[in-house]
Amino acid sequence: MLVQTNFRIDTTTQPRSVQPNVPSLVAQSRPSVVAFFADKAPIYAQGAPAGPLYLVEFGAVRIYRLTADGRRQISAFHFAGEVFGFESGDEHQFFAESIGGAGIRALRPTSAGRMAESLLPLALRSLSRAQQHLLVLGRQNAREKMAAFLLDLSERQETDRFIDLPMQRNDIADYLGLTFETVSRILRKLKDAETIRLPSIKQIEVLDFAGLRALCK
Amino acid sequence: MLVQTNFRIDTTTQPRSVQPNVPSLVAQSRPSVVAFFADKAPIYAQGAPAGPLYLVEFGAVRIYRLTADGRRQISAFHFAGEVFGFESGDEHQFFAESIGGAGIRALRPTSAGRMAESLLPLALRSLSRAQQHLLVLGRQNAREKMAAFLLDLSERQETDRFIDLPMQRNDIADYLGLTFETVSRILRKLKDAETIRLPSIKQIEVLDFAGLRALCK
DNA sequence: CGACCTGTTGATTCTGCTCAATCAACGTGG
DNA sequence: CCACGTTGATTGAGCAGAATCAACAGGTCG
Repeated sequence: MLVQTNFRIDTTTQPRSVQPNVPSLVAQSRPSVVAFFADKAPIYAQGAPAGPLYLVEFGAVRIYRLTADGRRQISAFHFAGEVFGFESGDEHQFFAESIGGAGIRALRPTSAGRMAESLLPLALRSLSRAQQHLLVLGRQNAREKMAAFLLDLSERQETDRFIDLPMQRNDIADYLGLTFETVSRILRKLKDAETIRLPSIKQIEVLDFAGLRALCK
Repeated sequence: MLVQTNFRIDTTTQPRSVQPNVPSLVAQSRPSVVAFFADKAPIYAQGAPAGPLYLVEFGAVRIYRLTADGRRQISAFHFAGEVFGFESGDEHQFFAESIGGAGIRALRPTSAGRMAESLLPLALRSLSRAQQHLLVLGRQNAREKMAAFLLDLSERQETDRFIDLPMQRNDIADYLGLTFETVSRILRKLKDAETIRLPSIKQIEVLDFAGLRALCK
């Protein structure tokens, strides 16, 4: 469900932390409009030919893979200001879907250009994030995984103690290699320990950052 | 324990599958000798300033991280013909160590050059491998993890049914997010099921590739 | 209002971890 | 050459953490 819009994002409402090199990358790309993807709308699918990169203008995106028997691993979430869609071959290895509605700008290189120089730092950042995630998935227990996840979100959203959770429990579970029941239970325990509060279902208030950090690092 | 040698690798004994772009990357680098790193010798450490990339000429290398309490996650093994050492910042985020002795060539760019164009495909390959590994760590059980690991090794070493295991059980465990006891037990079960044979402690013969593939994909 | 979806909570099961003993391979020194 | 220590691998017993199965609550949207 792809809806083309001519809606241009006001640059003064840009996300808090634009990734480095993103501006120069946009400058080197052909002009493009922001496409709006409704909740759960696919941006690309595994097996589809890979082409442009994508810049999240607003909203959130999940990148995932499925096993043959339907288990899902979300490899990354992307928020406003972040670029995704890197592929090593000419086919997408992943699915990308909007979470709760997202504005996406496709970035297609103007010419051969010096695009690689802008791309490399972004690709390396993605690599670094994936590698950090490996440590979490391979060597942390459920509580530590959740703490790492919350701290990561908190750093990317610079909204102090309050963390937005645009994704649902199931998504968090598939990102952390848990079940949604376990996610729910761990949040409950963190709440009981007064490490966090749960003002609403999609928002978390961190009461004890030190406690969270002690859990995961 | 770094031993500089003037030993030059005969290119006719190059590894079976040289990664694409590696030759052009070497051509763009300053000439360098192959350094030999004895078993367990560090090639670089977490926190050390990041500089050159490294090409494995022979032997194997493990890349890993430690948690505060000493748990280890190996994010990758690298074999002859592969390049490692990508970093997104100016400090290494990982440790790199030789496994059972390895010859390593440092690759330092000659000038600014068009290095990024050669690097990007390699970085993307690393990213793709890390993402595949995320699926294994997050959503596969012990038997499936081992099957995925064996198939991966088998594809990288094109030695038909026989797989070399230069690393020890502990390394495999820390790569797959298991304990070494579990690694040992799973290998035993695969042997009992006549999916593999264990001719020696560092070699595996695959008897049933289809069976392995059915386990992990 | 009712159907559906998402989230929470409880009971039970089971996979893989922990702790522990044993064994094989290897190197060293008497 | 053999006794001894060390390191890595295997195997067993018991346990714990997270998964599974199940019931139910709250919200949303037609």
